[in-house]
Amino acid sequence: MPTDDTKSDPRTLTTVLNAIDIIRALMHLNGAGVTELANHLGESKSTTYTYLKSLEKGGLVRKDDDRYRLSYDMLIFGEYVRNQSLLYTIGKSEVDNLAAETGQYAHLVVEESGRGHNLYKSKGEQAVGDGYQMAKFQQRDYLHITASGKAILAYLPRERVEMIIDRYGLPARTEQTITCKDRLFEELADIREQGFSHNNEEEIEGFQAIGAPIRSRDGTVLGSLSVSGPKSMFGEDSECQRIIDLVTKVANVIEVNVNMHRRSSEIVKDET
Amino acid sequence: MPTDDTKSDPRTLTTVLNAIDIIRALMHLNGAGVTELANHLGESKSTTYTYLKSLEKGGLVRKDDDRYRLSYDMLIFGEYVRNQSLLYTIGKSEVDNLAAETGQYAHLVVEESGRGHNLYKSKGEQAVGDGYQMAKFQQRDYLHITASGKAILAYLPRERVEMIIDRYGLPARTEQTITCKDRLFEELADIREQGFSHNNEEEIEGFQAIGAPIRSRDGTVLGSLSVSGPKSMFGEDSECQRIIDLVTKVANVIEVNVNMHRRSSEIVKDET
DNA sequence: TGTCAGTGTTCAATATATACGAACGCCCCA
DNA sequence: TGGGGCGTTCGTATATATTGAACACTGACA
Repeated sequence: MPTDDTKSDPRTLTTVLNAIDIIRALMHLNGAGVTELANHLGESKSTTYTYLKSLEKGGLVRKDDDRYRLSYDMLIFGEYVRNQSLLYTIGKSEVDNLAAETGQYAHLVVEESGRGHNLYKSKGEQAVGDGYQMAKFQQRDYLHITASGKAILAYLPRERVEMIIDRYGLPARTEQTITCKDRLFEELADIREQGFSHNNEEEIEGFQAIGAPIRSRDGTVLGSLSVSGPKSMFGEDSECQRIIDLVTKVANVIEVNVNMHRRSSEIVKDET
Repeated sequence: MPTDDTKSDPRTLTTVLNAIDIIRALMHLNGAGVTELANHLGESKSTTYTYLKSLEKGGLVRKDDDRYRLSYDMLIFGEYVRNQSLLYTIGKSEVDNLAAETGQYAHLVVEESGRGHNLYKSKGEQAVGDGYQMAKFQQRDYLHITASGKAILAYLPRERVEMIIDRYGLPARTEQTITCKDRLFEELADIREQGFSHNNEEEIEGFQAIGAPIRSRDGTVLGSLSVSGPKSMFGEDSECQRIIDLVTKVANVIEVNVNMHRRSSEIVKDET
């Protein structure tokens, strides 16, 4: 396998990066045969085969009839990571309540490497669509295009925001997406003043959202909460205000509980 | 790094298996520093460091302050695998209903490499404990110790059951766990006759469960459904019978819907 | 304030693992 | 019945991983 530029540092294990490429490709292709995968990655069939067999031996990949697929061990890792997050263990039921009270989708989001990861999503009774609609909300997304993302950006140090923009740019998803850096910084200042963020069809046409940050006692942003639904939901001022109040209230409840939990853990730690 | 026996096949990529070992270790140690991890795995610090940096570059691991941890990308893979499963996408809401109606825990399980994987769990109002209690139910478990596992074993070909027993044995979790092969096969025959399985404190002291298989039209077992709770729940015959009826009914609903969906997908496929 | 024991990180030399094409057997469809 | 697709195996050419020793840094403790 030729050494390519993204893997060029002689002090990284190319074999590990290749294996990860295969894992990601298996996800994007929804499972694949050896030949298909080899062509997709531009590698030889025999090499690809060796990787698949090794990943299978390691338990990350299974061969299901005619295709290699990611195994259920991936689910174990995923659940583990989720349960490691205080925001999730403490916030889950609150997010469910929020979805129930608003009838819409509620999302709990954390930042990692400059992008927003959906830690948990809950669907209210009146939320449009089911499996299909739910899939519209990516598991991971750019921070500038969602209400939850902007709520996080607003409380990150400016230099980190700059770095994130440098890395990913400000790609547009719809006509409304904020693609101008100055515009974004203005909005982040507004968010800090108001205490909540608003997504005005910047991610999906016809969809709006309200987000609020969840911060630790030292001011660091831990994540954010959001409610999203069809723009008609946010049209009437009274209803829109109700959602804003609910989102900020619930975000605050989670924030207080997380900080309480952290404080008590610290006390236990100090005593040992 | 010395070649050890489990990795001895010259045609498997040791680097890939080593990387997977590190991923698993990071989970079991709840994140780790370089030295701690190197000691745990019996490898040199520098080697371990190279792996961690490569995994970080690949996005599977993040360095969080002072420890290396699994990244949120793992959550992406996990959610992807879950959503690939028809049993989950179709069964989720049914499992929620079942948990609501019984007030207990409901689990949706699939088999992979001879073990049961929890595809989805739902917690009813009266279910004892919360985060802690929930954690009692592993993400993956041996098939002979749970109601859902036994429901699956009952409908696997006998030779596969034999292979699974040869591979993992019949380890005991409690006094009640079935550890005798003949005893197990008797019970599997009973399950086939009754159409449901019963876990009598074989996994956790004080906990019982009822399970039922979900099968495809050709008879293959796709997974299983179960409800579990404190033994007092299953003491009264009337209540126990109610749970049996509910579990078998809901398993059947999921079964019918999954098979309907599969049939219509096949038709679409044939038409192309 | 200085020392110590711990950490993560770098490097050059050594040891060993990975990559590939060509060939095989297999199955399905024409 | 043959051809084209697939997954799989193998020998060899070549690129890769492994290691201990050394360094910089941090925080604890005296």
